[in-house]
Amino acid sequence: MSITIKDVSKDAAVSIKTVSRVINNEANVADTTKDKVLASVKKLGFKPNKSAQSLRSKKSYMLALLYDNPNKSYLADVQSGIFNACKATGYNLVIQECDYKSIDLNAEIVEFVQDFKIDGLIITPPLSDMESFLNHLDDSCIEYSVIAPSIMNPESLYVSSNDYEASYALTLEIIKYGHKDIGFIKGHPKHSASSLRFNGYLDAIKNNGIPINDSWIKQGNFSFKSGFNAGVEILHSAKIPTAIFASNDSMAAGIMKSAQMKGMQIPNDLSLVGFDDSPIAHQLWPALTTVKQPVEKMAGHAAKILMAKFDGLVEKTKSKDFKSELIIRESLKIL
Amino acid sequence: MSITIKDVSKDAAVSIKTVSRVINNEANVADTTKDKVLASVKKLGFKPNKSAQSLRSKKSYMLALLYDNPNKSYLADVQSGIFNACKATGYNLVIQECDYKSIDLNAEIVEFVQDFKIDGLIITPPLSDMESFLNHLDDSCIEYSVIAPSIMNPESLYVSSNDYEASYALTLEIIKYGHKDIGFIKGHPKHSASSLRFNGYLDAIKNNGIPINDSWIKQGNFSFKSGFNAGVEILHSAKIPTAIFASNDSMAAGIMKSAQMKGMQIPNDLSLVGFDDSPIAHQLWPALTTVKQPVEKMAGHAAKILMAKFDGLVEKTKSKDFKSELIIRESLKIL
DNA sequence: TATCTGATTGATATCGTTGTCAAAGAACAT
DNA sequence: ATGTTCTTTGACAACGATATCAATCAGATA
Repeated sequence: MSITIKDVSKDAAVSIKTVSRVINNEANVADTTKDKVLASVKKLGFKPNKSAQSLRSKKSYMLALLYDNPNKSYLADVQSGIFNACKATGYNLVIQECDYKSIDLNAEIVEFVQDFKIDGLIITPPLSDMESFLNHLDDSCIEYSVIAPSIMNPESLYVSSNDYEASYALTLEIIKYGHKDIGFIKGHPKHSASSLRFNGYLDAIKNNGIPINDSWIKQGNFSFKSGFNAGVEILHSAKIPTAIFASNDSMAAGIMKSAQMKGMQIPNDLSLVGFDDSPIAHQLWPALTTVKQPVEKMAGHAAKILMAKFDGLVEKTKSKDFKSELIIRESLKIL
Repeated sequence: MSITIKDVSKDAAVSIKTVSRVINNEANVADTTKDKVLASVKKLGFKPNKSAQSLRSKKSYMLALLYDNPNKSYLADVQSGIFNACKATGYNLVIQECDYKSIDLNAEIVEFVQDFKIDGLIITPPLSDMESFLNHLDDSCIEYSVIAPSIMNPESLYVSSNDYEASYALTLEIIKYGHKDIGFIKGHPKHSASSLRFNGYLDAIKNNGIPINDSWIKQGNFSFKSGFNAGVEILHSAKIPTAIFASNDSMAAGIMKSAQMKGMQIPNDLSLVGFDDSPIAHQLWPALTTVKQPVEKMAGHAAKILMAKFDGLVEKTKSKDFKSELIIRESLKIL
């Protein structure tokens, strides 16, 4: 019914092993033989049977995306980026949700990888920041590629963005707009992006001789709710800032809601900026000034370097740092 | 290295075929034998090799989710529902984005299914509404399960929700709040949910003797932008309604933004309701009155009935209609 | 007792690839 | 001519499951 390597070998008048060599691009096949085989492959429309390949070669041609991040928009972008990269190479993508707080995380993931014979993992924050977890993967000889790791080990595969620089630049922009009283909502404590963004803010503030007001700096966790709560706290304090920098757009949206519920007008009574350029950033009124990260591209690259490693091509496509882009919208006002 | 069926057969002192029978729950295995085998399976921690199973049995143990719907939140919910259902049975989920407008859609999908030996498809709107596409799948002997189909063929596998009734009920609620001038933004013309929701609105209006004003009824496509544009149009007309019912929350958010940009206050100057209970519905101020659909559960059930069919269990888990729930929030005001 | 029937079991072929290893052929040095 | 080395090729085993079909074993029937 389906065309097999045997049919091709018959058509090309060579052995099945030679066909196998050709489709796997192995060395030491005469050019004339190779051409003959490729012609037959094309003529018959042969496509290797994945199950047979993976049974024999112990490779599954499957990548898994590991995540513990309920931000749907981020996840969808990551997924879409990986998906497109996989399409080109014939790999499949499996999604695996997991709990970074689980005590058995290490064992669970190793079991998952072994059960499904996953070829490699793509790891997103906050898992990407858990050094002991990554070490355990190394020990278990599991291949992986990390998105936004806290430690950029040149030996390992990763993609990152310039969170610190972008945050510094955005803070500078706020200052340029005339603000001196600038609050900050930190992100999830386990995400390395959180501290990078916070440090970018801190340094920009300090370098411009602005004193730091601790009561305007709140801990959030990237969720809308945490932003909302932080907003309520800050806006009920004796003196409120003229601008607030939230570590992501969801939290900025939360602050905006808390301000509007208090009858405050954004940006007249309070300027607001976010980070990530999530869909909500431009769906709000006023729309959020924010930083756009090429999340989809980053994720695609993470998948590419991982697959390249399987084929021993690491040298060609290496880990890479991606640049973010400042997006100025209405939520930030000149004071 | 890994435990195989052979190891189990040795340990249990039976043939490999008997082990195979036990793990596949085949009939005609003596209870004592079965227990013996199961004990060995447990003791050795045996897990069947998927590649070998699929090579021999021609099944891939993979479902594919077909979608052409850029609404990330909906997609994430669907995915998560299917994912959980798959987890329980050991199936894998593959995501396949496609273009419902593509001329070659039929051929592309059949090829995809055959290439990857996908066992079955889960089909979301608007693909679920394309009768010719579904017929083509039938002709090609491809198994599938449909989420929210326009035609509920009792022969086929599907899950649906009570869009019409929920829309009728929501419209009734608006009327109960004292509104008579009620605009409506239609959804994507190719989604059957669009006409169901529209008809629910229309019938509720008619049954309450309220005249219909065509200039308050606009065509949208479920996107934020289409809602925004519709809002701009309606709110610039000579007479504006006191309430607008948008067929989903994204469009309602678009309308809200257009109103706020005009300096209008929601709900004082305009009441607004949406549909779906997307995250944005409660992240806005005022939060949207809307209808919550159990999307995740629906998707999970779609996966379950599909997998059940492979095992010849269709009778037990049938197609099902899910109920939605009205969620009253601040965006709807008593007139 | 002999035969039949249905349930239970196992030996072996098979799925479609890749891996092993040896053989054949080409090229070159002795 | 012979040996050596390297390239190219193919026969056959192997991966780990399921499928086929015949053998065995009870219990029932004649």
